Parts: sequence; C-alpha cells; structure tokens
Amino acid sequence: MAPLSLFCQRNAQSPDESSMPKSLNLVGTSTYQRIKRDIIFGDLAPGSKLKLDNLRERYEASMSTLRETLNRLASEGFVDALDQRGFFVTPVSREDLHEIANLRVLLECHALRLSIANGDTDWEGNLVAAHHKLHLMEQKMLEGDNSQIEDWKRYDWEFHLALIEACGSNNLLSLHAVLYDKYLRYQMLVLTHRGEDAVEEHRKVFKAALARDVETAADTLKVHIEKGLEHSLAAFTD
Amino acid sequence: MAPLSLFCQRNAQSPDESSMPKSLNLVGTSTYQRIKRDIIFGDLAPGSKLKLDNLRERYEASMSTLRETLNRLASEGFVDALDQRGFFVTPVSREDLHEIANLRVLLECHALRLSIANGDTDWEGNLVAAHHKLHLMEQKMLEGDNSQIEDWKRYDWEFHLALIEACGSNNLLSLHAVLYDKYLRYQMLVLTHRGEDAVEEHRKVFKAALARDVETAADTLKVHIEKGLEHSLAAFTD
DNA sequence: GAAATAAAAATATCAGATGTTATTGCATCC
DNA sequence: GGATGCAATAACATCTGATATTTTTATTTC
Repeated sequence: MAPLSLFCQRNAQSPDESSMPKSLNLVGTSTYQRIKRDIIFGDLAPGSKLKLDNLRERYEASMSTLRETLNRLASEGFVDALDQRGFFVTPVSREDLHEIANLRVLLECHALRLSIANGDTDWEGNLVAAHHKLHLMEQKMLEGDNSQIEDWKRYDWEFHLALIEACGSNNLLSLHAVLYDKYLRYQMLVLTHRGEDAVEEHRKVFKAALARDVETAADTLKVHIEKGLEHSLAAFTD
Repeated sequence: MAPLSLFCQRNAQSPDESSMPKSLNLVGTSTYQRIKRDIIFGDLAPGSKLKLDNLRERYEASMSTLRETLNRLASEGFVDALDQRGFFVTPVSREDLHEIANLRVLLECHALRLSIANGDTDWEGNLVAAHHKLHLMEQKMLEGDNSQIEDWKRYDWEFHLALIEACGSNNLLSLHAVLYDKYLRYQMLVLTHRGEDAVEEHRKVFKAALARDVETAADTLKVHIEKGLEHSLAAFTD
C-alpha cells in the first residue's frame, strides 16, 4: 500500500499504482479528503461529535459513504469510533503530541539516513526543486503574508517527503505520511509558527542531504522536529 | 487511538478506553476480525479478489457492513481498494516482507528500550507470566504438536507485547500491532517455524529485559526478528 | 435532589433501486 | 489466426428508506 496523506493527489478510495506518497492535498475533493482536511485544520474540533445527519448535510454524502469514510479515518487515528455511540474527532493531548513528535523523529530520521544512502540524481533533483519552492513560500510567510497557510504546509510536506523519498520502503513512507498529518493537526491548532529558525533548519538539512552528510542531516532534522514540538507544547493547553 | 491487532479482545468497531493493545484475538467474531484473521492465516489468498457478493455469503453480512470493514482493512494495509474495481487481498512480496521486518526491528527495539527504562513491577509480572505461557506452548510445538498454531501465535504476540508495553507510547504500540500482524501473515504463508533457536532467543530477551540490560535485550530482539526474516525469505517465493 | 421511567434521538444493520464502470463474449475485420 | 470494436453482462459505488437496538434526554415520582 502506498502512503496516503492529506496532500495526496489521488483519490483515497482509488489508490493507483503510482509510487508517490501523498499528504495534505487539497486538490482532492472526495468526502474522505474533505473530512480529513477539516479535522487537520481544526474546522472539526478535537473531541467533537460527528453526527451522521450533520455530516450528511455538510458534505452532501449518504450515510453509507460517510460511514466508510469515518471507518477509514478511525483506522488512521483521526476519528474515534465508539460502538453504538458514533464517531468523534480524536481528542488531542500533550502526551499524544509528544508521542507523535517522537515517532516522527524516529521514523523520519531513519528514513533520511536510508534515503541519503540510496538517493540518485532524480532524488537530488526533486529535493532541490522541493526546497526551492518551500523556501520561496517561507520568504512570503516571513514578510507577513499568512494567506496561504495550506499551500505553505503542502510545500513543507513535499520537502520533508522529498528528503526521505529514496529510503526504499513504501511501508515506511506510509507510516510517515500519517504521522506527518497528525503532527500537522497540532501545528494548526496552536497556529503559531517559528519563523526564521525553521527556515534555517530546512536549509541546513537540505544542504547536508545534498552533501550526503548523513549525521548532520539526521541530527538537524531531529532538532528541527523537536524544536517544533517545544514550540507547539508551549502554545498548547489541553 | 489504542493499538489494534488481530488478537484483540475488544470489537474493532467499538474501541473502548482500555489501554491494552491487541493483536490476533480469535475470540472476537466481528466481521472485521474474521476477515482480518482469514487474510493473516491465508484463508483469503494474497492478491485474490474480494467480491462483495461472495463475502456476503461467506460472512453473512450486508454490503454496507462489508464495505466499512474492507475500508478499515484497506487503511491498515491488509486490503487494496481500487476505485471502481473493488477490493483485493494485499499481495505479498519479498521486498514487502523485508520492509515489514526492518520496520518491526526499528519500532520494537526502540519500544523495548523505552519499556525497560520505564517498566515497573506490574510490567515485570506481566512479562514473567507472558513468557511462561509462551514457553509452555513452545515446548508443545517442539514435541511436534502443531495443532494449536493460532494459540501459539497469540502467546508469541502477548510476549512481544508484554516486552514493550511499558514504553509509554500508545501510538508506538498501535503501529507495532499492525506491523506484527503483517509480519505474522508472512510467517503463516511459509508455515515453517524455527524451533529451538527462536525459543532460546525469546528466553534471552526475556532474561535481559528483567535484568534491565537494555543493550543485550535490544540486540537479541533485533537478531530474533532478523533471523525470522531470513527463515521466511528462504521459504518464500513470489 | 436522586432514582426510576417514558419519550426521543441516534446508531447499526439491512435490503433494494439506480447509475456508472469494468469485464466478458462475440462478431467483425485485416 | 489474431487484433479490434461492440454489445451484453457483471460488479461496483452510491443513495434511499426501513427496522431493531442502544443511548441520550426529558419527565415523573419519591
């Protein structure tokens, strides 16, 4: 199974054989993608009840489709399914945020090491392109233009994916995609971003990866995620 | 979301708040558990088409329920959902087996280290009990009694879970539970087991964990999984 | 104010109808 | 004979609506 994430081009219901792992793709308009987006971006609040009748109106879908979607999201951990009591947006907590960040460090750094070891010229090319696009967007953000947060986050996702894409494990990329999205929900909840520090960390990981400096790249990525965690935790109240 | 696995007591559709991560629990008789069991134990062959009408007869469930179940399993990676072409049991491959085993090493060893660091007296007690039960069953298997493979695998699961259960991360336990089940499917496909070596490795991990010898425990666990991988790969043909 | 009970709401499951897409079999053509 | 095009069939995806069960809410009673 190829990795799925919100920025995914393909329809979640119709995975094709393309190898590109996907996250946060707001292009998709399936019920699955729309609900997942709304959970990640906080339009559906953590812990809130997902009444089927309400969802029916809101997403203009039948109960069958909605239940299939909610079962999928429950399996991924964005929705809690309680027998005979319906569906709820998975609650958030500091502990959970901690766990997600730690797992992201574990998996993403591991994948980065593999990717740097395996990456070919195409990998480098994609990485350069992804960093360039992210960097342009980051400049805009630093100038105070906060109108394109979703685009910004898509570029962030595409950069982090480009880093690890040559790791050689689709299973690893799949797990990472889900973790990224869970982490992203927390980032969206606190809605503060770290500015120049994060930009510089991106640049440093990028440079080290291109230079095939595994240790520097992995260490910097670890710091990058952990600083993001601290930043989120500081702004986060249960 | 608490970890789910085949040996799970609770109904997959009705997760409660109990913290016990679950795998291969054949007690459950929900459609979800029955189909998942049949995939893992090879009664539904890798790659085979899951025609809804056939499943309807076989599991005596309505199309709605089946589609919800298949969506869940698709999300976990046991089923492939192809748009307008229906559902298929996820195919197997040597590469996939490799990936699964490597991820299990990464996550399970990491969790074991945390667990040894955090584990209290209850953890030790559970671990002793789990190893004892597994060991008894292993003796039976060594004597040639192959009539209780599912029970044996449940005890194996419970032992590996007991090792890592004090890791302090529900997210980690969830990811591990799915990986264990995927790995188990490959073990069931080749249907050969390793005998005394594996028994001794279990004993060694167990002793090291109780002695809080993190390095020995993690190294032995790594060897245990990797030897299992080699053994499965040798018997596995695409 | 708490406990028991009745009413309402919501869920889970099912059956059946409809439109769409994929697959299959057959005839045709080169 | 093999490839191509077309019709018939099968299968999927979605929706509506019905029923039984369970949970939640409101009301009554003590």
